[in-house]
Formats: sequence, C-alpha cells, structure tokens
Amino acid sequence: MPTDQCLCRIIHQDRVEKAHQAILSVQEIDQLTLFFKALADQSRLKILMALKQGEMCVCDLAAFLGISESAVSHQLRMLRQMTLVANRREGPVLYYRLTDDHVNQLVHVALDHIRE
Amino acid sequence: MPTDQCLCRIIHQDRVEKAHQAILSVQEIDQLTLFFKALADQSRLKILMALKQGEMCVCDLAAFLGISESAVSHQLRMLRQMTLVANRREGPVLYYRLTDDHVNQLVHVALDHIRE
DNA sequence: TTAATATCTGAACAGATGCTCATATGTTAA
DNA sequence: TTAACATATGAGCATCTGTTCAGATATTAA
Repeated sequence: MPTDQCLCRIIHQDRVEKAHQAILSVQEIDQLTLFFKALADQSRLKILMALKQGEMCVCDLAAFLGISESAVSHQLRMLRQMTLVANRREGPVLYYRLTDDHVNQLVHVALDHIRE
Repeated sequence: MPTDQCLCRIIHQDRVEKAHQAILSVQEIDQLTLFFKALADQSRLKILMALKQGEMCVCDLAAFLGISESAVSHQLRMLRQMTLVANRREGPVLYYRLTDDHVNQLVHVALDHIRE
C-alpha cells in the first residue's frame, strides 16, 4: 500500500547539510533565476545579439525579428528590468543598447560549452 | 481605420542588415536558448549549486530541494542533455557531478551583474 | 528467482510565458 | 490644439513547463 508521507530518503546527510550551508540566499537564487530566464528565449537572445552590433530602435528590432513592435517592447521591458539593456531618447525614437559586457561574456562561455 | 497589413517600419535598414549578417546561425541560437533555459529554473539552479560542493545522489538532491525524487530525476535528465552534469554508478546509486567549470563561470558573471 | 532499493519515464494537470490586439502615453510638427 | 509617429501597457489566449502520480527499469542480496 502506498503511503502519503514524504518518501524522501537521505543517503548522505552530511552532503545535504554541506549543500545547505553553501547555497546562496533565497533572494540571490531568485535573482539568478530571473536573470537566466531573461536569456532563455529566442526573441530576447536575438535582441541582445543584434544590439551587440550597435544601438537599434524598436522598429528596427521588430523588423529584424519579424515580430510585432508590441512584442519587442514587451521583451525590452523585461531586459530593462534585468538591466541588460538601456535606452536613450532622440525625439520620439528610443535607441536601445547593451548596458554592459556581461551578456557578451555569458554568451561566450555558453558557446564554449555548446561547441565543446 | 486600422489596417490588417504588417505595420513593421524600418527606420534604419542598414542596422537591420548588419544585425542579420552578424547573428549566429539558427542552430546556435536554438542551442544557446536551450542552454540558458537549463539554468533558468530554481530547482535546476539549486541542483547545480549543490553539486558545486561535490557529487550527490538523487535521494540527496531530493532531500536538499524538498521535492520528489521523480522531479529531481526529470530535471537531471535535462541537465544531462545539456551536458551540464554527468554521473557515475556505484551499485544501484547514481552519483551526479558537474561536467565542467562552465556553470561556475556563468554564475560568477551573473552574480557580478546582479550585485552590480 | 524473489524482494528491496535506487532511479527513470510517461501521462496529466496547474501555473507560467510570449504573442497579438486594442488602447494609452509621449514626442514633434503644423 | 490637432495630427502623426514611436513606444508602452493591459487583457486575453494558446503554448510551454515543472510538478506529482503511477508504473517501468536496473542493480543487489537473499
């Protein structure tokens, strides 16, 4: 007969405790997850790769990606919240750019891993 | 009256073309996205952080995360497919470990970004 | 072989996600 | 102010995702 109790067994109690002690804070794990989520989407990743070439406006990005300007704007919002991109206004046009070099560093390491 | 046509305007044709030329291949964008997706989940990220301390079996990880062994197994499968983790068998127990240092490098850069 | 343990796998379901559509905001020029 | 353009935002919806549950596979010992 199956039980409704927690079935978790622990083979190596010491290792579990060691992991608990070494783990980052809940807040940092949460922030890290949100950060990687920002990179874990084709549209957002393409936006970041495009901006690597220089600043672009929302219209340009929409044309580049082949999706609506609204969709791009939604994604840029998330990238802004993660401070991955920043913008400057020139009249009615907003020019987006990469905030810093972190994205490039991350993509570089990731490509290293993928290309083995 | 609204139109059903594509409303995409292109302000800077040259920049869009430049981005198209510089963008990675479809396959690499796809792989990169899958790779970052693997990091973009609390459970998987915690597994990777735990394994940073040394190898652990599925039971240990389930206890550490507070989720079922089945759930851990599903996540480990994804991490294996991304070659982020590897395992070795010792009798009926599978010990998982980080495949290489790439995860640590990525987390380091990400934390740098988050902590500003 | 049989029983016990450790892990894996497929189905199903709740919650998250990314898009489109309609609309709102903000800027510039007339 | 009004009109036109560029971008942002909220709602709604189809799809994706992570979990649990039930059952399968694999190893070891009796």
